[in-house]
Amino acid sequence: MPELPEVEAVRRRLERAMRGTTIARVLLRRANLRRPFPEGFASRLERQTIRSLRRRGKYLLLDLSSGDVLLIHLGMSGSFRIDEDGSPDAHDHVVFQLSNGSVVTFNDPRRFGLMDVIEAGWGSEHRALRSMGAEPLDASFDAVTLARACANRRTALKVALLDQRVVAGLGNIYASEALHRAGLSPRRRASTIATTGGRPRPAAFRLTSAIKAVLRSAIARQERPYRSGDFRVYDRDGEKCSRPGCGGTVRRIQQAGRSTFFCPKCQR
DNA sequence: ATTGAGACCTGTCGGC
DNA sequence: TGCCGACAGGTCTCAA
Repeated sequence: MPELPEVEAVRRRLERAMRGTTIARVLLRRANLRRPFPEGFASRLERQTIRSLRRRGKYLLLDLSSGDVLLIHLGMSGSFRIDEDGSPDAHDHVVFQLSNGSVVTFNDPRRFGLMDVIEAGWGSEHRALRSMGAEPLDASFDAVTLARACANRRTALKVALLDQRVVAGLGNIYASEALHRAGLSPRRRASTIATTGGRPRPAAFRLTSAIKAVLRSAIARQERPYRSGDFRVYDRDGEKCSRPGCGGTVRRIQQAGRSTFFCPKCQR
C-alpha cells in the first residue's frame, strides 16, 4: 500500500482498534519478512499495553507500556486486517490477539515489510529512523529545510524526493504528484532548487507547498484505497495534462529504475 | 560521500 | 487456455 498518507490512514485505523488495549498473544506464522524477526519478538510484546501509535515517515511506531517500541514498515504490499474471529488467509504473517477479543492481522504477499522492537530508551537511534529527513507535514518543514536537504545533490530532483533522508514519507506516486503541482521537472538536478545567496530558490517554496498539499489532500481522502483517478499524472501516460490551459501530454520515463510521470510542457 | 544497478518477493495484466 | 515478460505504492547492499 503505502506512502505517508496510506500509512497515516493505517495508523488511525489501528489506533481505534489498539490504543489502550493489551496484546494477549502474538503469533508468527513465519520466521521473517524482509529480515528475520528479532529474537524473542513475540514474548517481548505479549502482556504489554499499547499506549499510543505514532508515525514517522512510512514507519508505524507502537509505544508499549514496557517502554519498548514496536516498529513496523508495510513495505510494498503490507496491510492490516481487524476482525473478531481470525481464520488465516494466504500471506498472513503476524497475528496480534488483543485482550479485548479483537484480532489484528498483518498480511504481506511480497514480504518487503519489516517489524522490529526498539528497546526502551533507544527511541530514534534505530537505524531505520536515525538518518530520516524532515516530516513533511510538520510546521518545521519549510523551503529552507528542503533547500538544505537538496543542496549539492547532483541526482535528479524526483530521485532525491524518494530518498527518505531528504523528506520522510514520499514515495513514487506522491513524488511525481508534488512535482507536477509545483510545475517542476523531475529531471532537474536536485541542487537547482537549493539555496542561492542565503535564500531558497522560488522553486523550493513551490515544491514545499506542493508536497504538503498533495499529502494533505491524500490523507483527507481517508482510509479508502486509492484509484488512478485520484492522481494528476501518476499512471496517466499519454493522457492530457490536467493543468488548466496547459494542453501538454503526460509522459512516463524511468529514473533510478522506477517510473516517473510528468508533463514536459508545464514542468520545468 | 554519492549514485546507480541489482536483489529481495509475489501477484497481476497484457500480448502472443 | 497457457506461457512469458513487464511492472507494481520500498528499501537495502554493493561496487564504482
